Amino acid sequence: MNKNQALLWDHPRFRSWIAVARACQLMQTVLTRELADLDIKPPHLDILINLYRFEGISQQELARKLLVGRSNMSMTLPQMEKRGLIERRGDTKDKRVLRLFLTEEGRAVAEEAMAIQTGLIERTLSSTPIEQCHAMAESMEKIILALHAEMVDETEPA
Amino acid sequence: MNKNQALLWDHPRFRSWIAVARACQLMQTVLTRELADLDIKPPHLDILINLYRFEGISQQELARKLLVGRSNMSMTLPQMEKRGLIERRGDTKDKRVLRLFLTEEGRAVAEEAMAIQTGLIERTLSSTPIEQCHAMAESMEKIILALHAEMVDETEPA
DNA sequence: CCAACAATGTTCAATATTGAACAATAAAGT
DNA sequence: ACTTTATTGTTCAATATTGAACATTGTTGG
Repeated sequence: MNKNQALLWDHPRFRSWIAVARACQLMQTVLTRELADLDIKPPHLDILINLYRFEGISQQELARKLLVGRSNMSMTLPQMEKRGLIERRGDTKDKRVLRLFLTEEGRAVAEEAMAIQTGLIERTLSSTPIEQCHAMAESMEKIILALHAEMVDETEPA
Repeated sequence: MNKNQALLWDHPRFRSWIAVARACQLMQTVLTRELADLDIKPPHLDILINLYRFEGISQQELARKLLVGRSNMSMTLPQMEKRGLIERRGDTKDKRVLRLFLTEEGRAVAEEAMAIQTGLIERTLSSTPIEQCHAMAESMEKIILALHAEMVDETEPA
């Protein structure tokens, strides 16, 4: 059954993607360590970045942006609220939705954490020329579109 | 405090990496769905692939390759053994290590799962030319090296 | 207006992942 | 030989993540 094995490792796109996945996983690991000083983890940073950028976003929208379930937000956000990083205010028009905001401290932590992440990325991508970075990003955008197409395929195969 | 925000989103490498991370996360999500038919998840596939390629590997080595803790393997592998996908045999020379092998069924499941993953990757990367894939992989390898350097930096700052 | 449906957030049980402490075995230093 | 140190795997408690079931609120169609 070496036929299959040969088929697998010969696929250049497969090998390429494995490298991408590996780099992502490593980046996550290292980022986790560097964020430990601020006592937050990558998921928290993702939330902080989104609240920094999209003030007053709802839990639902945030979950969609982060590609996680609503229940995840229901578990995580109250913790961050208790830690004084964020604030949740009920929408006046729609009593179902909770709108999310950074506190003063949350904004400060967000800025420190973003500086750490940016620094890490700058350091580790420094050997990759800017044009290559742009080409990569362009490819990734196409891949993201293709994956979204896959997702609706799965949901509605009719 | 928009200065920091501008600094952040102006960094082209930062934006590029965000796209990479997002694509990876989406790929993981879609792969999880497609593997559901075989009743396995991406972590199991990673294990199967490595046992397929490196027969008789130890738990320690496997954990290192997968970038997870040893305890993770101690929790996951017995499950897969009970499901009849893998087998663990004690090393005769060194009584501490357990060597890992695929069973017949494990090999079959591995091949099906790899076919699914390869298909997904082929489909979603089809719009990216082979040369660009190779260039990407090359960049990722450099990034992986840089990240390994970061990790030892953290561990031994002396 | 009212009934059916949709959207938002919460809860809960199941599963995953991690790091620290531990037991058994091996290797090294004396 | 023997004490110390390192390596391998396990256990356990803490934390994260998910999907399904649910309650509340909003929207739509009669």
